[in-house]
Amino acid sequence: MGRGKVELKQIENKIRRQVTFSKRKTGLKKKAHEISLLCDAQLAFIIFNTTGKLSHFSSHSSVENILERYERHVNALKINGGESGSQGNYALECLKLRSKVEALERNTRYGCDTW
Amino acid sequence: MGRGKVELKQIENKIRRQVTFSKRKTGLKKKAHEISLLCDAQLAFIIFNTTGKLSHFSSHSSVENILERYERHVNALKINGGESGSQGNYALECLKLRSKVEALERNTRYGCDTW
DNA sequence: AACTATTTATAAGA
DNA sequence: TTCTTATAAATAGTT
Repeated sequence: MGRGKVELKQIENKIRRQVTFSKRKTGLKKKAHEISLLCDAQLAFIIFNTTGKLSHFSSHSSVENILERYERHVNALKINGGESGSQGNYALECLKLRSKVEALERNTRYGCDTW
Repeated sequence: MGRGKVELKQIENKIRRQVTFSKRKTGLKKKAHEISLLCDAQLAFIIFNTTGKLSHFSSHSSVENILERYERHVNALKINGGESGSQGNYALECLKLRSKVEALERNTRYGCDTW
């Protein structure tokens, strides 16, 4: 939409790319908000720009809550064999992961931001 | 857009709500794809409809990878603040631990989308 | 699933 | 960056 038709390829000019990113991110956020409201949907949206800067948006609860719901969903599908609750599996995986992290522990640092 | 202006409130009629959801979800996916391509952005989008059905979309790598990248960001922030994680929530802890492991191991794969 | 009348989003330009 | 405006695009209501 706009003065010209857009070609679907990376915008070379850095300034233009950033401006477009900013505008479209705003549009995306608006659309996300609308669909969640109009259609009673729950959503989370995470986006990293070309420099790694993070923006995120979620409808009702926090992004974390929705990601958690997502993880539960995916996990349930994987288990989907009539096994006991996913809690037990998470607990088990947590044990394994904790030891793994302990073994790998190291410093990691990233930038930050919120929409 | 369309024959009439939309009021930002839940669409009462179930059929209309579902149709609108379907149309807008498609539009959202398209927009998400475009911004990722045009602006070299990496994104993940998760949405549950009114009945709890999950749809998700991600640009480059899998949704999981992007969520992990997200968690890394958030973890970095929390570590800076000295706050400890949530208690007794295995699903969330797993997500965080996985991202931590991911961050430590440095791993990348491609291909995704389950809309 | 298609079709349009309209509303929206937005690419350029200022 | 913020506003404006010409146009492209999305989509609500309809068939």
